[in-house]
Amino acid sequence: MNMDAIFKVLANPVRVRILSWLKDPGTHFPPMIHLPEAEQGKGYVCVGLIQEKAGVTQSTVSHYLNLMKQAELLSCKRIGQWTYYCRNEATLQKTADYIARM
Amino acid sequence: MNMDAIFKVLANPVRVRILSWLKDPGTHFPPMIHLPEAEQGKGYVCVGLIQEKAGVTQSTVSHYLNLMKQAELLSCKRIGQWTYYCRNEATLQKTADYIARM
DNA sequence: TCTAAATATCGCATTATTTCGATATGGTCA
DNA sequence: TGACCATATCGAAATAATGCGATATTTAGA
Repeated sequence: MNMDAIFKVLANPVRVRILSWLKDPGTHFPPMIHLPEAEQGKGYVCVGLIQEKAGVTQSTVSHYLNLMKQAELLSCKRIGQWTYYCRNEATLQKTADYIARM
Repeated sequence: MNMDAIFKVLANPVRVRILSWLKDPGTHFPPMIHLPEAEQGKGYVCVGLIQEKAGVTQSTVSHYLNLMKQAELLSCKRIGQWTYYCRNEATLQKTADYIARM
């Protein structure tokens, strides 16, 4: 758990919004029609839809998602041409605990 | 509650360490001998001692403490020539809750 | 009122982050 | 294979954060 990297991710409001959208993809994104049945309902969202909603360029959102993955705030899975990201709830919970105890 | 400002504070490891020292000043700082009896045990620590331990210049630590106060992560009280800072536990708790729910 | 101590503020150089456009990579399907 | 789509990576310019030294402010005490 690299708390330094985690807090650096959170220091950017667009990244925080992405995290919060991924908390409940159903209300923030259309259905992931290319995602196989077995992966539905796990909170995965593809990069393109996140980019659209975030209002930044494709390269920027890709960079953000990578930072969030390095910090283990997100996990990802590549399926076909798409990369799907979802929250890593364990890291978020540990981060909350860290702040409460810190 | 300006979460953006709070996360920006936390994005710096020296500031995070200051916050954690102030969680338990007794084990990290000598007694505050100039602090009146009525304020003892409330977790107040003066700027000079925080500076020494943080290993940055006086102007830098003053700047940091001000950022943390603006973000309501710290409160302060001026007594004589000294400014004493202590944690604002309410903000820290709300921040932890925010991350857990976000 | 002068001096000294503690802290705050200012100005600035350095370094890091942000964010883009361009390009590369990897996967799909005709 | 070749064209195309989604995503990743690269390189660079703009902006923001870091952190210092110098200086100002505030308070205490002689």
